[in-house]
Amino acid sequence: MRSAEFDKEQVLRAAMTAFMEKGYAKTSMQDLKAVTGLHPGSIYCAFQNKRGLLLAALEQYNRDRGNELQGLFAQHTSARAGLAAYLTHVVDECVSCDPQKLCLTQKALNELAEQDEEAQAILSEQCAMWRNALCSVFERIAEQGELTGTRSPLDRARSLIVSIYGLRTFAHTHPEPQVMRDLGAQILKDVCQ
Amino acid sequence: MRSAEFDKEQVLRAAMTAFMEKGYAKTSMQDLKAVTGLHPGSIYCAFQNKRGLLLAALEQYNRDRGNELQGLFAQHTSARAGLAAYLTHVVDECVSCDPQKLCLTQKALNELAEQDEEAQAILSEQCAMWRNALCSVFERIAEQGELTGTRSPLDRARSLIVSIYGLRTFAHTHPEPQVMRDLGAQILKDVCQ
DNA sequence: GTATATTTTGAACATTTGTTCAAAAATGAG
DNA sequence: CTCATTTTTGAACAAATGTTCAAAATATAC
Repeated sequence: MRSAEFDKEQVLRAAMTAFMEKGYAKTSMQDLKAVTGLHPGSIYCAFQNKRGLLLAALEQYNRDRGNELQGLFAQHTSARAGLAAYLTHVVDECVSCDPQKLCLTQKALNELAEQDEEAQAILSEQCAMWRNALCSVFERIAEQGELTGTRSPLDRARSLIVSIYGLRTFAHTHPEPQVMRDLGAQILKDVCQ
Repeated sequence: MRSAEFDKEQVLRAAMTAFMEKGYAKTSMQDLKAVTGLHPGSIYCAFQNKRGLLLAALEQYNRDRGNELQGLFAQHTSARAGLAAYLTHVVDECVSCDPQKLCLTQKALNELAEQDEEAQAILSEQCAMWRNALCSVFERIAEQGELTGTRSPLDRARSLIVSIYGLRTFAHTHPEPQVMRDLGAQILKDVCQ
């Protein structure tokens, strides 16, 4: 027997950022070799092929983001304050223009959704998990009496996801940071109304 | 002298759909040859290279979409009714799952924005044109007294763009058509409020 | 310590990639 | 018709692509 030398999470995070910066198609095995420090054979031994590495990276990214979101909301007793902080966080990521702060799920959704059924299934499920998490948040906000209107938490969660996807795409046109912040504030208003 | 044999618009529309379906990186010159009916040399003679063909296709797509939008709004004397029809149209495109009804601007923005400065400049300008067109729409809606609240037409236009970008990305997870329609209806409400 | 099993290494592979080019064809001007 | 110019053709190119493989290295089990 012999166990792998490399740290799988570390390798997947390196691959993640490569895929985020260049997209899946334009990220070459050379890039992946350089970024992960693994030789081609090791990558194929551990992940089958380039696509396997992507799928594994997608799962890792989803885990990381899930933990990040949970940690952020744990810091606030007011669920609505947590949501505000979350939206601010998303806007800050958009404004930073740091390719490492893009969303791999969204990037993959746009690049591969209509091309790769298996990737699409994974991404759809991840999106559903995200929606459920946000749905719980709106349920908590409702319990705390911070919600106007009659929309269901599920509807609100979906609207919020749509808005965040939209924000990230819109950010690629490099609008002024204040514009992005205003958009974020408006989304918060609309979705809690 | 000798003029080109092919119809430039027709070639660009063929290239457009190829780029929309597969993305820029994954669309090969072979694909483009097959779709446009042009031999490699002709493409290079007319558009410099693959990237030149993309940039030309982006411009053509923008012209086509601009005309489409103008035509749609011309059918309605009530600007708000026009906006409702427009949103319904966008949702229908999303629901159809037809790769030919994707938005090339959005696809390119997601794939190339952080990679190709020139493409990004073109796309940012096209996005600004779209924003201005929608801004005019909101001004007309305001004149017709169909707007609640105090938000400026420009802010509303930006929010609408964000929402439409988001809708198109969200659609890749294949939600039920009714969900998409509800999201569209909610966006219309929020943005006119 | 030896044997076994698995990973690592890195060169090599066949394809596919975007691009070029020279010859042939065809257009329009005079 | 003739000339000049430009496009079309399609084979060919070098470079880069994802992948494979056999040998070497090394960790674990006994």
